[in-house]
Amino acid sequence: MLNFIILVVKIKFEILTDYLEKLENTSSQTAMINILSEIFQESGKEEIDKICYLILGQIGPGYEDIKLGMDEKMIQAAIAIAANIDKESVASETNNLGDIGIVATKFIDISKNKFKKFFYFKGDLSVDDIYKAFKKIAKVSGTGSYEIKKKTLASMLIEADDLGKKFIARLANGKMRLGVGDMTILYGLSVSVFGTKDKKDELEHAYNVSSDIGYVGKILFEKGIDGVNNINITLNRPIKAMLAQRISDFSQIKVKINSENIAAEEKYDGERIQAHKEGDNVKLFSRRLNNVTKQFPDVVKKIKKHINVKNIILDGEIVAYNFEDKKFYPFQKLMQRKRKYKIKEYRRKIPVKYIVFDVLYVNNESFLRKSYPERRKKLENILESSKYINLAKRVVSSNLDIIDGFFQDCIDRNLEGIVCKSCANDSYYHAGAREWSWIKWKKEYITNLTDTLDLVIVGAFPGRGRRSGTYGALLCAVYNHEKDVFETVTKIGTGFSDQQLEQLPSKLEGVLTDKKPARLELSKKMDIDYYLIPEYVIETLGSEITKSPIHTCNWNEEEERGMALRFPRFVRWREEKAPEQATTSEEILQMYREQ
DNA sequence: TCTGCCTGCCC
DNA sequence: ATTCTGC
DNA sequence: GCAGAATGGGCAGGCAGA
Repeated sequence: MLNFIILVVKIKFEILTDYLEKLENTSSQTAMINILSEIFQESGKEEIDKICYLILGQIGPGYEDIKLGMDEKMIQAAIAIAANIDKESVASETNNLGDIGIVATKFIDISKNKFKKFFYFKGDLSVDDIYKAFKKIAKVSGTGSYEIKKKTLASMLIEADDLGKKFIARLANGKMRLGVGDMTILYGLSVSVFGTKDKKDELEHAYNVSSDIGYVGKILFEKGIDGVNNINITLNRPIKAMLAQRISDFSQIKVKINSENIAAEEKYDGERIQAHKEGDNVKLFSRRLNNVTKQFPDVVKKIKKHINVKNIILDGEIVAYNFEDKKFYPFQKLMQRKRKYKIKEYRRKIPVKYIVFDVLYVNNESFLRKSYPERRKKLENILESSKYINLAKRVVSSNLDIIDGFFQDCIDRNLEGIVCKSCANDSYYHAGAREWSWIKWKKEYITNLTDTLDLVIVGAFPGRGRRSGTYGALLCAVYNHEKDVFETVTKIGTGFSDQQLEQLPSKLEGVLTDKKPARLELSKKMDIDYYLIPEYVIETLGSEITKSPIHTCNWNEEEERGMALRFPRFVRWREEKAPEQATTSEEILQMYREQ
């Protein structure tokens, strides 16, 4: 018998980072795909999976319960020990440069280094070394783990060259900022093996049902496209959820949706849950595919009881529900069930319903490529509606007035809105896709149903990435007429055009101040980078008012809660308004009571 | 043992 | 979650 | 229009340090 020594050539980390640098400096999608294709060819089947994860700033498939437990603050601490300087300098430079990777390269100078490496690498730093070190960071927990994570990262940062430092720090941050997402990777895989983008759809299907891009890459390299096409929906492995598109104007529904008949389902403000039942074994997965079974023993029980099919995959929403008043509880209440401890107690305190709206798999048969009406019909046959588990309520019509009536009714009953679904023959369940066969329509999209708020800018936060050098978000306040003070109600970081963002620093320069303005009421928990004298007013939009532990608007001492805006966004400047003409705390209180 | 900061994950 | 932008 | 990258409120839990 011969003994073969199998030499696995491990790719040097340097080679990967050269490619990453090229990707970062490329904006054309086609050019990026070609670069990715080169990387994949070089990596070969041994390391293709790791390379896919790393390019996306991940260290494994999303559904695996692997968390680094490390973010910007800890990365800064690691840079500080690797560079032998204080954390505060690293933090302030992160704010100035807006990129933790560049900060790492700038500060860490190996010749001046005094930090004794904690972790040694043999020979040239390889992709595998980096991958394993990050896995190690993810794995360690308990007392002293903070130190180990920090030192492991610091060791990597010291070992790598400048480019390496940049991407290691960004990897720890989970944001590579290359302009490459999972779809671009799929195109790259297709080009690397076939020379064309043609096989992307097949790869995407495999990805959407396996939820593991590294696995798809590996199968493609090992077994070819036939192997990829054999990847199918499997019980107990979560598949990517289908998402709904949005529109800005109700009449667009008819234009965008490709069917005469429209099914309008109630849209619930809860948690998207995919349920897998295999005999007596039930598993629940969140929208990001985390296993959340333990949080909802009540739902597991009801699924077992009311679904008389052996093997099945369902899609739906868990909502907190007050069975006495027959009303939905707010989302914030449901979130308290996102827990590891005191599950029994909270199961009583916060009862929930599982509202099912789709079926993806029944007894070894995939339902993904059956039409929505067919799937719904199957669901109606299978599910015996009961108190704790039911079908999503809906109307089906080709008449927009009827759909609108249903929507109004939903709004009156305090639901978020509706989801309109195509009833066409090809209205498949397109896992992972945000498609025009599902369209959401929420109350807040209707301008005259939602009040805009005029808020005073009282603070600012430095931007990251593409927002380097300008502000990333502004702290906004309402005016309390009675006390003549400004109370914070939200930060705003979206809705600005690039041009508006670019102009922010010069626009706000005149109101920058070192001290907290006297009339600003600030919570201890709010850490402001730049104080601004209350002067500028902006028009903003949000979906609702929530109770807030960090904002001081209508602060209640006993509850230790103020009020805040959910889903806030910038609309426009209100130059003509004085800060005292801004929306008042009183008005916010009124809005809170009315919703 | 308690508190506050940080992180991950829901929306 | 929402929003903007280059391709 | 897609795909990617900015950003929000707020919940529980993990860990360090007082």
